[in-house]
Amino acid sequence: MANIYDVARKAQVSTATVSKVLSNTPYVSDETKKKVLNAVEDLGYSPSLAARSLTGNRRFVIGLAIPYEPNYLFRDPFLLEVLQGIEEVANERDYNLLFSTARKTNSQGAYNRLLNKGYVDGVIILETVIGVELDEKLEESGIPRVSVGYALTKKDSPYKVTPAVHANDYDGGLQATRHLISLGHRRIGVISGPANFMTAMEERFQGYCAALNEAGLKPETDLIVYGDYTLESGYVAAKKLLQFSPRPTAIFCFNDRMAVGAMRSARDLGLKIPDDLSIFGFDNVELAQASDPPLTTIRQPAVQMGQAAARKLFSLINNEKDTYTETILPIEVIIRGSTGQAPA
Amino acid sequence: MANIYDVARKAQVSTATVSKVLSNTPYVSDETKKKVLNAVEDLGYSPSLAARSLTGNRRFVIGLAIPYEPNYLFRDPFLLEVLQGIEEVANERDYNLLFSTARKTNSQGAYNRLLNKGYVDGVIILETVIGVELDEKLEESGIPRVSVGYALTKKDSPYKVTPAVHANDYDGGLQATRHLISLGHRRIGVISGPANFMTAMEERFQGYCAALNEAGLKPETDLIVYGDYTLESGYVAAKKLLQFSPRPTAIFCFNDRMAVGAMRSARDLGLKIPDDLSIFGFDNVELAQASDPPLTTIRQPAVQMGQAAARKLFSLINNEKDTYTETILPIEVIIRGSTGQAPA
DNA sequence: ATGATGTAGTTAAGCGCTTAACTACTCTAC
DNA sequence: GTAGAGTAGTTAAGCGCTTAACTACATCAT
Repeated sequence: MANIYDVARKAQVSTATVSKVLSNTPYVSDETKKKVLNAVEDLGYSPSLAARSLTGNRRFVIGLAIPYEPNYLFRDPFLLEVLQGIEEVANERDYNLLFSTARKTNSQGAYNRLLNKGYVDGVIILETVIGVELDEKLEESGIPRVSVGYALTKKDSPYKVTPAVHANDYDGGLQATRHLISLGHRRIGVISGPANFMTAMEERFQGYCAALNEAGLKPETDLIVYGDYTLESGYVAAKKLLQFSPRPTAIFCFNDRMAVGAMRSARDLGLKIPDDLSIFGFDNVELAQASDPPLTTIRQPAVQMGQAAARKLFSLINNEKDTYTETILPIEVIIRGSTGQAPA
Repeated sequence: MANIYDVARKAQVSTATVSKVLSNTPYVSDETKKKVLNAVEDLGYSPSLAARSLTGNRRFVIGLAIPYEPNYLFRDPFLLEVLQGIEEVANERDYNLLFSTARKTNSQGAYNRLLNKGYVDGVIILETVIGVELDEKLEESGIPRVSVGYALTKKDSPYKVTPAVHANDYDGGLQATRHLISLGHRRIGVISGPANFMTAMEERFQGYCAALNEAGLKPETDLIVYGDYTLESGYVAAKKLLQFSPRPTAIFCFNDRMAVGAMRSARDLGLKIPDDLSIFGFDNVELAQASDPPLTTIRQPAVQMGQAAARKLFSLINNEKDTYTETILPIEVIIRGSTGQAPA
């Protein structure tokens, strides 16, 4: 591998000049620039990341903290679209993405690398419970970070609020529930994700409650059940909901995978969708259009969320002013065939 | 951040000794070892990756070359499970994963980083067309690499064969087609992935042909159409297939997403599955169980493939003998509701 | 003519580690 | 008693870059 000395020799300049050309520092003549660039081209030179990191203050790597159990993550199409958005922006800026999944068996190793200054220039946290702890540590180390999800820092923490990017989950919950109510539904079950810190779930739930209130309805605890985002858990949760009598006439699931599970549950019980039961999802993943009937759902702009998070992180890294610490992206209601008029 | 000098000072030894302790080099007394380890603990020291890479010969990073168009990749659940397997093994060994998606607009930048010696210790190539070129470059640079898929190196190339890991696609094609034939199907359409170098597609197709031959049937070019792995493309491709008369009574799709698309196509034409038309998928992603009727498919051991690829790469990196350059993992036929007796 | 300013380039230190080469001591074996 | 081997530790060079500090001109207002 050619190094900077080879380039300098070939271009008949000093290594400092090469470095300057490559980093677009001013005060280099066009002629010299050309010489250097030619030498770079000829030698197929590309600077060593290691040396660069060692010297400078940039590492050209941003860390991805994925606290999800790997089983969830790697099967959740929504998260993947977020990743795609992040990747696009990082790629544009010649940054690399470092994966880190915190697994229970090895939560230190993987995360410590993110926390180790000199390893990454910033971190994007894919929201969840474990995130809080990581977030505080990042705050301590002064490593810029952005959370895709809600500001994680604990209430009453002395730290500033985490910069965050998320969809308008409250509005999603609100619109979805309003839609169901407008169709005449009065008993609307909810299948939420895990109950703990997941604020997205809370927000959706708040939206749900608000819509009920508008209609003079009250949330009933019996109608709120929990899954773990998987299709199977949706199946089980719906089974539970559909036992109650009077049966709910609609189920609002806080992600599409659980919604599809719920549809199967309904089918097993001989219920027709949407005639006997309406199902509303959340996320609008590919699964949603593929199901039968296609799923009514809330679209989160996943790719854009990833992009926004990455951009925000870069502006933090570059110390640009980032007035908004919280970016909220609009959702979109997508009505398909899984919701319909409430049965009489 | 504490560095190795801080640790050395605190432990009252030289930095060389610290380094030796940390890399488990022999000839360090237990007492010294303890002193060093304590100092490391106290200071929360963890070595700088950059410095390590610069000096030593290990980078603790393996590159992931993902030549897929990001739209495909980030929505392909199968590939993601492979990633999960890779991640597990890498994590065990304290390695980091570096993402690189070669996008058309920027195929150099991202890939050059993988090719740049001193950047990664090895590369896992997620099979596809563009892979061939990359593969040869890696061969030239002497960077160990493993392909998840088929040996990519061009025929007649002077290079050795690429170490590869893949499922037994031939057997998958064979078993699937045999199953359909045993149900009485004689006109069996195929929706394949893109036609070019994708050897997995070729292998599946060969298996398909072999099964036809066994039954005294011949592949008909009319019955072979191509999609691009997406649901939509499966929809379009099936529409094309179902125009022919006599209509095929079964369609074998080379991935599940296209199979689900095909199912929707059939539904739109008023065909009942499996009564009027049988659909066979490939991969067994979550979508397959979620569809209605659930999809008969071939399971590829995706996670295990990822693990196997990562292990193989590590054994190459460590110069362990790796007798098998090709690892073939068994597939499994999963019969669900989308296939049935051929109509009379 | 003089100093201030702007432009173009160089020199050399240093980032934090690893490792070859070295010192120094203690055993062992003959 | 001494060469040789084994053990425990140190010294210092060097990996490939960036950047502060510097030199050397050219330009220009005073």
